[in-house]
Amino acid sequence: MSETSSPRRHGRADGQRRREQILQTAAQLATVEGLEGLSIGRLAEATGMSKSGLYAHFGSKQELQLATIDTARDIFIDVVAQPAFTAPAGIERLRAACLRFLDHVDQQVFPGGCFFSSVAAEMGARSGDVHDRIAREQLDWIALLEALATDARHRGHLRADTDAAQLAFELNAVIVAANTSFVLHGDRNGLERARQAVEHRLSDAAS
Amino acid sequence: MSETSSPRRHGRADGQRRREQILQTAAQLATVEGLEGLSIGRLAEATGMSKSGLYAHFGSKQELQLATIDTARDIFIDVVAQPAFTAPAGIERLRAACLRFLDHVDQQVFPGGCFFSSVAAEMGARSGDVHDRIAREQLDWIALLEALATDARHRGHLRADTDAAQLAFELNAVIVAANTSFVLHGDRNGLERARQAVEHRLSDAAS
DNA sequence: TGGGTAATAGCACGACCGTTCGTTTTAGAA
DNA sequence: TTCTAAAACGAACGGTCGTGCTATTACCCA
Repeated sequence: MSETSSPRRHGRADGQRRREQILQTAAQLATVEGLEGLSIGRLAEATGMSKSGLYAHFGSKQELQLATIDTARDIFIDVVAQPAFTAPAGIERLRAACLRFLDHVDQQVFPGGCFFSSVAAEMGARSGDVHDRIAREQLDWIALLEALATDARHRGHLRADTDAAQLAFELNAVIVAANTSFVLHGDRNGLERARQAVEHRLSDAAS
Repeated sequence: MSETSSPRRHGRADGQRRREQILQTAAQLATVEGLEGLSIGRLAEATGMSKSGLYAHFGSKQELQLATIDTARDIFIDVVAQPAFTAPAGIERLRAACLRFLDHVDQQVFPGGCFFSSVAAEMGARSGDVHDRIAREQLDWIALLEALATDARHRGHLRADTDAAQLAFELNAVIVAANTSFVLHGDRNGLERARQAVEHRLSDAAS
């Protein structure tokens, strides 16, 4: 809602800008404090606003959480998914998706590593709209990997008997494990192991 | 400290029992609420105690968190690591470690899945004693898998050029991914995919 | 130039947080 | 039976949580 249907909106220096700026900060903070641990007060302090002024942008903490997830999704698409599509269709695009993921961890696009890995672990055993949204995003990401794998198979880059869903599961497993290792221990060994594993798994499935 | 060095016991019906009972509940709850989200009040309610009565067992929240980690570690060793050692040394023991891990997720030994996966994601981007303890436990687990892989290689069950550390990384990756998937979506597909991946990866490395 | 209104701030609320303290209960030692 | 000390409790603390309500600012448009 609140879509910019009319060309000129809101009163003064466009509060939508402010809102997006808040959400950018929220997405960063959530990977460290968690979506639940991220408090209005701390977020207000981080953005230099008052609690109530910030709160008025959302109306409830849950709406803030959901909007933060949307923002994190946009960032993820920008720095991981979209760039992968600059690679040639087929196995190279599948590989690019994995490598871009590892890069976005390496470059610390989020201070606490992959937003969705972090938040999925936090919300996994809970219930409600936030959990459901996270679960759906995670399914979408796996589905993207699987679609890329299927495409690669159709193009003859992978063996015809390749199980695309299984391959997607395993590729996601190693890159997420690298994320966890990087965040927890601060060294890049896991990232290199993941690159190795991706390469090995892809060449294993190649015809 | 407070080791039972002298024969004389504590005051009355041994409060150590109570303490362990509290910690069992804490370990369960922490996989759902998180180690930070787990509050003294909620834990007191779950154990049927008063806040202050429970608090007296630990003295600070951090000590409670560290004690909870110790308890979770004991449980993990009991239901995953130790049982794996009933399998014959070598590749079968390595496989057993992975399968026992998947079983303990499947049987919901903890309501929120693997304790350490859950807590590692939460504390990964933080600092302090709790983070350090979690990081060390995670390294110990990977080291165990690597030691089992090395042993399997020495016994000729795996090819001589097998990279044990890389194999341990990849095996851990798929079983942890299965845990995440099971907790987040509640279905067993990921567990089956992980069993498949473990089998495939082991036979791939077998001579 | 003077409303109209979106954006923000100030303030206060009830609830819960971790923590402390003094008191009561209770089991075993004397 | 009395004494002692561990174990648990109840109440309260300062602080922060999410959340409202009211006022004030600052821009856009007429």
